[in-house]
Amino acid sequence: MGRQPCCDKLGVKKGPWTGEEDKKLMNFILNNGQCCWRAVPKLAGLKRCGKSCRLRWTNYLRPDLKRGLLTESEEQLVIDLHARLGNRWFKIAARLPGMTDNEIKNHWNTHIKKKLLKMGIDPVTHEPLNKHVSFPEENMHMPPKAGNDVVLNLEDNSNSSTSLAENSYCGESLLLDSICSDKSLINSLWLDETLLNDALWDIAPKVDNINNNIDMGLQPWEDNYAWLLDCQDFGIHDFGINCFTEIESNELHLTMGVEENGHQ
DNA sequence: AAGCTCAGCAACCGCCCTCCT
DNA sequence: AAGGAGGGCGGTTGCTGAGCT
Repeated sequence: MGRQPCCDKLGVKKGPWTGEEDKKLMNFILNNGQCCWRAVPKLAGLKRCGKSCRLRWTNYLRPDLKRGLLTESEEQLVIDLHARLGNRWFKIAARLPGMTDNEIKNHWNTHIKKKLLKMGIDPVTHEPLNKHVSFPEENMHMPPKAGNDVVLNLEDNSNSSTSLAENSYCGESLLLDSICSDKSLINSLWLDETLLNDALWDIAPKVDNINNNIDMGLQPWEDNYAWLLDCQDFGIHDFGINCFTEIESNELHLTMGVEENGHQ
């Protein structure tokens, strides 16, 4: 017997999300947290499939997303991780705070893939397409191919961060430098552990945003929808990551407190 | 100005994995 | 142990806008 569809196909809306739908979904998630996705559309008053809601939330509405193009160093990191992890976009995305797997996947297919092909590198194997091809000097900062030092070192847990630092082909890369200086992040890279995004957010400097928000006289979420949408356009880092997680957890605590009190 | 082509990206589809009964 | 349900992930599609003829 085949599986049931994830949602009732009848009456389920498809296609681009409207602002109204986004608002409903954001309101619901921020007030109730991420619970059973199957139930979300009903509870949030949306004529959407639960899966579609989850996708919309994780790829677009999540307030901790950093939107915009990848920097040179981030792109380099993606190439590196892809050489090691393959098309495991979720795992790659886990190493790039604020990026989604979909975003990285799209960027890979539209930009990086072409870039590598242009440079004579097979984007799948990371091997030269033609072994005799000589690389122009401008591409000398590209990562060694699979099997070369850096990739081997990536597999070698014992060499730890110093290997990467010593073999860094991307000296000007501030991102890599900052990552290399972070032990927990480096360990996760070596050990192929999927870091929870939440853990990554903790790396960012703490900001006392709840208090700041109050001090700044900011309105509750319901009254600040436009402001939050603006954050998506400018990038979360422009505002300080933790303000959102704290707002969210605060909301959750309030909600849970209400529920717990209700159950007592 | 209109039509065509192509790149970029949001969203969907379907398989797979995990958890629960 | 087996099967169902739900969620996660990667591949693919299709829409949109920019650039070109």
